[in-house]
Amino acid sequence: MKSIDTRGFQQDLLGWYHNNKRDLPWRKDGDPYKIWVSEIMLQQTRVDTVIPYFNHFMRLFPTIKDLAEADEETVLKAWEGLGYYSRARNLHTAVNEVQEHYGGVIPADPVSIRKLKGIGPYTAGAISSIAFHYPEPAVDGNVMRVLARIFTICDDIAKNGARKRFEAIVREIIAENEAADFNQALMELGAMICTPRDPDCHSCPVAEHCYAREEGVQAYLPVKAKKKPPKNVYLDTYVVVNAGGELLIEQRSDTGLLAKLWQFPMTEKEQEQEKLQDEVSYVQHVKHVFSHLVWEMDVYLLQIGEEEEQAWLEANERRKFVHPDDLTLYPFPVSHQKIIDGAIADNMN
DNA sequence: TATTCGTGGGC
DNA sequence: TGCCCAAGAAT
Repeated sequence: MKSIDTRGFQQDLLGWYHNNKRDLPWRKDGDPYKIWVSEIMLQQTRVDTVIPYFNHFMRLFPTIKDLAEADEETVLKAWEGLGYYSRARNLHTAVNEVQEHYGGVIPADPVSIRKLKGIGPYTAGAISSIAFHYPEPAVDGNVMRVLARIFTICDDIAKNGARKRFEAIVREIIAENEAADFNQALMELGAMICTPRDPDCHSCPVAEHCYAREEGVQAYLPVKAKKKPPKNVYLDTYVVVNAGGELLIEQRSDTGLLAKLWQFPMTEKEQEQEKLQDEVSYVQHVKHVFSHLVWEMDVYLLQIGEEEEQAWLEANERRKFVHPDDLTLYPFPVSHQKIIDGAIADNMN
């Protein structure tokens, strides 16, 4: 391990952060609840994407108590479009844990924080340091990238065990009395200056401490293995309309992909097939790309009579007919938004 | 340890 | 366009 001037590094980093930190809604006060919510939303999600969701979320659920007492479906609706929906369900579970076990007050120690649902090593460190000023590491992708360059570390940061080495480094170089700013400064630097592609070394406040810069290898760090390509899934999707003009929707499984969100009935097919013909009219093809799979959806419109309603409902306990205007009450995945738009447009005819 | 969890933006 | 990426956690 190469060594740096730790005190000089801290001063240069903290000085830059003081003058350049972004004015973000969760930085306006030190409310641990706001910091918690923001950290969950920010997992694998950009700041610009999170800001409107955070502001809306705080109007709906201003306090832990408000969030704990809300229906899970209401929380999921507030999360609609943000992705990784288990974050919303786990956060809802965790705030109820705080209500029951901690009298509604977020525990201040890192060990207790880490035990809450949906809070892993990074988020525990982030809340502990930012909200409660413990000198704990908060190692995310930014921090691994920055430190890989500062110390020319060639470990594959895509590997699961990589984080621990960086946590050990942070424990050595963290500004003990300014842990909140130090951790945020490392992340801010990674987001604004020490970016994945084309890092702006000329503007970097800690360039003189950076071995990658000195050796001219910043473009080759960090090392990160490529992930395998997504798998294709072929689906028939049915917009079923009854005699009353209502649409058939169903709630997805309590676990797995898009858990507990709503959708139009879908059936998976072995592979890409000929379009269906009788009884149904083909509407559109919708392609939706997830992290690890791709949905190829053939969407069909199906008008049914009263006698057919029961059969469609009995095929799945989690189905119901709803008026088109009421679709906005349910959390749908983004993959279904354009189907909804089309379905409502069709219903106007 | 590797895979499963979304989505939108940038080039 | 296709690919990479973003303040990760759960399994």
